[in-house]
Amino acid sequence: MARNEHISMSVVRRLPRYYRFLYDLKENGITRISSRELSQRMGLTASQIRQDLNCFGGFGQQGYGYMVEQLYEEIGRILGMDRLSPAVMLGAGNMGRAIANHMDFEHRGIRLVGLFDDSPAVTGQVIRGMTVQPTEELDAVCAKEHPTVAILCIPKEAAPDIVDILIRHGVRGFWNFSHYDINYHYPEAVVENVHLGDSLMTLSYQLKNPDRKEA
Amino acid sequence: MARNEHISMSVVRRLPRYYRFLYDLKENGITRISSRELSQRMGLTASQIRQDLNCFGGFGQQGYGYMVEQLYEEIGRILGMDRLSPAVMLGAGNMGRAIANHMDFEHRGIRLVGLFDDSPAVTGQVIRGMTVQPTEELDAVCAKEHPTVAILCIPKEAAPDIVDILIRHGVRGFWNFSHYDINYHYPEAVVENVHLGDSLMTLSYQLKNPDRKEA
DNA sequence: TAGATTGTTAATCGATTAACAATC
DNA sequence: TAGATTGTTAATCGATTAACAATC
Repeated sequence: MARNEHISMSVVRRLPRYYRFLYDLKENGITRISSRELSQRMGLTASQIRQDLNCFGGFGQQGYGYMVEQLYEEIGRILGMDRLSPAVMLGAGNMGRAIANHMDFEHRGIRLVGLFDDSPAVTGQVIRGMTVQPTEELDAVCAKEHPTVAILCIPKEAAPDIVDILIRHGVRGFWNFSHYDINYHYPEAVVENVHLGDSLMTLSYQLKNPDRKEA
Repeated sequence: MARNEHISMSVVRRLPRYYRFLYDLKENGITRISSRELSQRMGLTASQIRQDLNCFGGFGQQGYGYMVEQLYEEIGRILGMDRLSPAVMLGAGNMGRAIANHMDFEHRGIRLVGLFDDSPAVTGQVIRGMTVQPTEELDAVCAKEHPTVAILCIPKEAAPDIVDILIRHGVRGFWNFSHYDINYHYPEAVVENVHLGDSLMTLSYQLKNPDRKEA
């Protein structure tokens, strides 16, 4: 029931949040909800919620609201949580290991098929039942598993060569914790940059430049 | 030379990226740059760069461009990188440990003054020269160090109690890796939420819903 | 000076909010 | 039916881009 040709990224970035709130509602035994009630819980306007959902079709019922379970399932499908994309992780240092251990990949649309690292101190370690392999094995694993996603937890300097290999193996999506600008070099790639340092600096800014809102 | 009363978050969120690009330019011995040249490197419009920078004052020189080093310093000052905010980290599990090890806090405006965890398996561990303390010690450390920032790497369930303690001790900024909605309960708090799962789902969406841009 | 590039105003574009008719 | 709430169109708001006069 796709209504709009193009969904704006503003809308897309709100979907995972809807998905989380709906999950919680579901867990709390709430079976239906109005856009107004949901808007209050989420700190949005009811209008925005209705606009957002209507990008994908009419999931609600006039005079009644939305069925929580059904809406949760719909949004999951829209986000593609029902089909897992095979992914390789490059770099199993502090950050890579934390991500690999911490992230609930299977419920985020991802299936990890390989962990790689250059350092002999790290290769051979077992993380979540997977052995970290030396990066030389990347080619072979890609040829076998055909990953479409790569998770980059490597330093900026190591990224260009690795990304080049991955692109040639058909990887199209990058979850990028490195500071290498993938899209500059490969405009066709789909990239989600995670710049934790930027986020922390933004917090610092807000703290040190108090908005005189109530002036 | 603050021009605008209110700087929009759209602008603020671009500042750390400018800061990074300017740092790299500086490192590469480039001393001056025009908005056009910078726009090409960053994938923005020159117009936007000039608009952004002019929120804070005229840092450029007509007919000439911007001095890289000077602009870098200015943006650093705007972001508050020159004054470190004392911060405590709650939760030193996988994610907390990775963040603590990985993040260059001193260059992000933050000074870590304490690491806390509930689990006896974790307390006593030394991370970056700091010993992880049991959470019971939080009160004492807050009273002594007066942190203004907290980094939350704890599960959602543990967050309400911890946040309450922190708020009472005067913590105003939260770098929040948990899924607890701090602003809902404390609208006055400054919060940067890091929802890694949301980011990964957004990547998944983009991968599975290819934009027929060139249709 | 002439050429270049900023600072800044005006125009456009896109996202959010408001309003209300449709309808359950 | 009457009341409630959606789906959707219109109005508003804010952010980005374009244009150009100021000026180095």
